[in-house]
Amino acid sequence: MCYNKSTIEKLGDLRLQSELFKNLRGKEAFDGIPQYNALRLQKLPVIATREGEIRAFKALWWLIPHWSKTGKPEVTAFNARAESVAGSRLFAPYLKTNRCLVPVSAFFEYSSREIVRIEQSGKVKSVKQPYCIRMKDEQPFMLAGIYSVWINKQTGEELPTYAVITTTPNSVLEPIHNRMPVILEEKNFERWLDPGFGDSGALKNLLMPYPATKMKAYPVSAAYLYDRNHNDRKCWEPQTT
DNA sequence: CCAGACGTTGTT
DNA sequence: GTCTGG
DNA sequence: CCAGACGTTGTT
DNA sequence: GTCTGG
Repeated sequence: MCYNKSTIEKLGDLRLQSELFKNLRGKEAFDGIPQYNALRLQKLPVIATREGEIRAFKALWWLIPHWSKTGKPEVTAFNARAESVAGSRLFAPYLKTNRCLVPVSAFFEYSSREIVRIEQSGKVKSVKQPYCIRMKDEQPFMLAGIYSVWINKQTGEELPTYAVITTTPNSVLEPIHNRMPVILEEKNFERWLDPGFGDSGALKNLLMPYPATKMKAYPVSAAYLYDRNHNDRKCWEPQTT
């Protein structure tokens, strides 16, 4: 989960937990989606409770702490490990009060297995085999995130940023990669979005690998995904060759 | 005390 | 131009 | 993604 | 901002 994921395709895909998202504010955060090849340091829609309301807003995929002097990514904080997040000087305050949902339809992992590509020049280059990971029913799902809001003291502007929590792989991911993002069960969305819920033990129990039985993974074209200009549904297409 | 870190993954 | 680091 | 480096010898 | 290491 360190490089790319796909946002949901359209707002209507957020059928999940209709009660919870019925009065979702900030729907304009979903303008500009889908991003099929969404990378770190892009602004992508997330959902959190702010000022007592569940709302969507765009946030930079790389957590910049509120105390940052520069507002730039100076600490590696696009992912946070579930095993250590609660005790982290950097992340713990956000886990306590600033949890968010990151709506996606797919994410990609690069297998340690290398594939060899022969360039036009005849140069031999080895690259990692990417896999597309989705739900078997192809429905969107929610990654567990924590967010920060950095405020530019000069202009007063807000810069929301976030990190995705990672955990150990389930049996679908295990052959591909040694980490995977935390995917939240629908029944836990409400608790995750409740800023008043501070029981770190109970929160930690939510940060478990998602059931492998609901997920699938298949190889996709490395040549296609590697090109950052490629941003369409073909990113999800199973590799044919 | 003060300076410096605070973090993650695996390299498009 | 292309890769690296944040 | 974007900003910044891209390097070596030899030592303040 | 808050903790750690020197």
